[in-house]
Amino acid sequence: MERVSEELDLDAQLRIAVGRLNRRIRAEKASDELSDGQFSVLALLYREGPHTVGELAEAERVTPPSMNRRVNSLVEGGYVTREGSPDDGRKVIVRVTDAGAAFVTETRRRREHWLNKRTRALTAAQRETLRQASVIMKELADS
Amino acid sequence: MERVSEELDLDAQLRIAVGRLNRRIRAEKASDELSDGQFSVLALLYREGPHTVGELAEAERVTPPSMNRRVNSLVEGGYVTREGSPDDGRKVIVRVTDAGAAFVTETRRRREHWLNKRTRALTAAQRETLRQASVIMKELADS
DNA sequence: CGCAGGTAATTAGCGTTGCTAAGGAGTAGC
DNA sequence: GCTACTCCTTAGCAACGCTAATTACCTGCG
Repeated sequence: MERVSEELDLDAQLRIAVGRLNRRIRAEKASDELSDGQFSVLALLYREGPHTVGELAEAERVTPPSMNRRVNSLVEGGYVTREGSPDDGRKVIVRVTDAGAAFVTETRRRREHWLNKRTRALTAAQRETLRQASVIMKELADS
Repeated sequence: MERVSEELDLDAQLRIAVGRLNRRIRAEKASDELSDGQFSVLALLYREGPHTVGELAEAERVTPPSMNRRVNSLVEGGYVTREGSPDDGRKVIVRVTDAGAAFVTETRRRREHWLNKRTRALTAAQRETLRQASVIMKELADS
């Protein structure tokens, strides 16, 4: 692993690191009530307010049927509601319920997660690197 | 996004960034012949030589049955071979074939991948940040 | 008006990949 | 040589993504 950190391997390194860390985060999540994708949708709705199914699909970069399934699960769990759009009957607006909002805040509060614990053990400089990298990675993902 | 990059949110930011980038990388992969996980195993075998199924499972952090399935796919595709261990009949040694090795090098060569293109467009400082972050993220994942 | 064509959501059905549980073959120790 | 353990494999299940097809609705043009 010594000479591997050459310029040319940034690609491979980043890909592997992102893949592993992502899997590890998923494996260590605190609550089993919602999947990663479901919680992601719930958090988005909580953060940015009601959205249509199509908007959610686009935001999460999944197809409408996939998003529809996620929304179904959330509705069944009582985390969100579906309501028809007043001005366009084709559209369906998804809105967080009080229970859903509570779940988001509650989940955040009890996040003595694996990741949290680990990042706390890092140096300030390492955390800063990760923070900057997060911004760059998001830009990469959204570009 | 201004005040969001506070200490407390590193967690959430990193998690989201890793999730999104991981999905995006997977979506944009060049070759459809092998899945991400299958290629990961193939590359490991190419890089580090023959391993048993159990070793591969541990290295990739999946269960033995899951690894067994990956190996099956690779054997069917002619990328690797299965052979009994000479000294322990229970073990099965997985070894890259010439075709498998060629696929790894060929895949690397034709990697004008999405990620590669994007990272090339970054500044040197940004690449350096990502490189350092990759190391830290791997440590996090492996800890 | 009324129908043709487009858009949004949904349903149906498939493939991949992970897991747990259980089975089969081989090894090791008493 | 029998018991217990290890390693791989098979069987069956669940999650989640996708494409294709269906339903409901809107829009515009004859």
